[in-house]
Order: sequence, then structure tokens, then C-alpha cells
Amino acid sequence: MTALEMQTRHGEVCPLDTTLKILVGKWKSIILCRLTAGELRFTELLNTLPGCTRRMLALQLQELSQDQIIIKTVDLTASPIKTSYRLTALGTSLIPIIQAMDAWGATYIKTLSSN
Amino acid sequence: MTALEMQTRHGEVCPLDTTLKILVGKWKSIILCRLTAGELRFTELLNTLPGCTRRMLALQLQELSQDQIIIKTVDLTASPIKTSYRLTALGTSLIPIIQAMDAWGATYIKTLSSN
DNA sequence: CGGAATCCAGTGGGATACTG
DNA sequence: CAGTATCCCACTGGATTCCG
Repeated sequence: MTALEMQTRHGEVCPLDTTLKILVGKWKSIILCRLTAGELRFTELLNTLPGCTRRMLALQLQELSQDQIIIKTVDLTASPIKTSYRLTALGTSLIPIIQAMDAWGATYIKTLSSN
Repeated sequence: MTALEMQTRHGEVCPLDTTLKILVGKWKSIILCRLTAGELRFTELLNTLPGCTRRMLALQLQELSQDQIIIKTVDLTASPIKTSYRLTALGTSLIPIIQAMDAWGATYIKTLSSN
């Protein structure tokens, strides 16, 4: 089920929650950070995520795809088959927010660390 | 445990994840929306959150307090005792991000609904 | 009034193994 | 190479009850 379906199914829809549901997941935020730089292959992505298993990466990519934040393209002419992932227009429109949250988090960490 | 402790405990710290951990919780985003308008009492807050139990509200407020996003003040001279919650400076600095995410979510919902 | 304690169900995510 | 399938555990959040 997509994040939007999860929301609309139960009464009230808070747009803020919709956005949060899309971003939340063990590896989603960092995947989004990576894809901000451009298209990546499954294994390339995996290699930039130490500690992430293929299963988890596949799951998180699947959810982001269903929410139309990223898109997957498969090159069948290649051998072995190559699959690539990149941000959609919707995903790209999230970048400023991601950057703002990343910056806020960095400030937050510095503030609380200096106590 | 605070969101920051959760992060720093396990190796890598992604500031974006720190921010997300703070915002995620069944009622946190909507609580933050409410407190943006100003200070509120426990019961006042509860009344604006249909479906939220006292236990859940108390839990979410506790976590937000530990993360220093909101602050709780208790008026012992009143009878019955009154407790109020309001945003801290850190919490206030989150408002633009919250508004941006809310706006993005609204656009997202409209975009996907018109398919 | 504003919680805390206890119990319980659903789910996110880890380990491992298998596949087109 | 790029995934699925299974099993399992820990944690989030719900229901209910009790307390200062």
C-alpha cells in the first residue's frame, strides 16, 4: 500500500503526516540523499549503504517507487541485466525540504552537543 | 532515550534522520501544528485530537520534551493543577520546515488524486 | 486534572537462504 | 545482478486500570 492510501483510508488526512510517511523508513532518507546526485544502479546504491542488506534496499526502493518518489528502469539488452533508480519530478521537488531537514538536524546536533 | 541519543549510539549520524526521528510519532506532527498557534493545556490539546487517548498524548508530549522541542510548565498554585505546553526556541525553529512539509504533502495528495 | 503501570496486538526490520 | 521467501524478534501504539 502506498503512503497516500494509508492516509486516506482512515478519516482525517494531515498533509504533514503524508509527507512523513513517505520519508520514514530505515534507509529511505539516505537513499534519497544518494539519488539527489543522480541515477544509481542497485548494487552501486547498496555499496554506499554499509549495513544495509539487499532485502532491505529492495523493500525501501519498492516503497519509494510505489509512492512515485523514485522510478526504476531496467535495461534488458544488457547482460547481466542492469536496473537503475532515479528521482521522479515529485521526488526532485522534495530535495529542498530534505536539505532543510538535514541542515536543521545538523544544527540541532551541534546545539545539544555543546550543553 | 532522546532521538539524538538513539542516533549517536549507533555509528553513523545522518542529520536528516535525526530530524525525522524527532518528528515521527502517531500524534507528534499534529501536536506541533497545534502548538504553533501558542501555549495549550493538556486537556485543551487532547480535545483537538479526536481519537487520541490520554496515555498516547502523555507519551508523545514526553518524547517531544526530552528532545527539547516543547517545554512543560506546571502551575501548582492552581487547583486542580494546570500543566501547559509550548514550543521551545528549537521547536519554533522547526516551524518553517513543518509548514514546507505540510505544503508539499498537500500538493502531493492533489497530484496523485487527479490521476 | 494529568498522568503512570500493565498487558497485548500489529508491524518494521534483521538473519538467512533461495532464484530468474 | 537484482532481487524473493521465510522465520523471528523488538518496538510502537491501543485498551484498560490505577494514582497523587
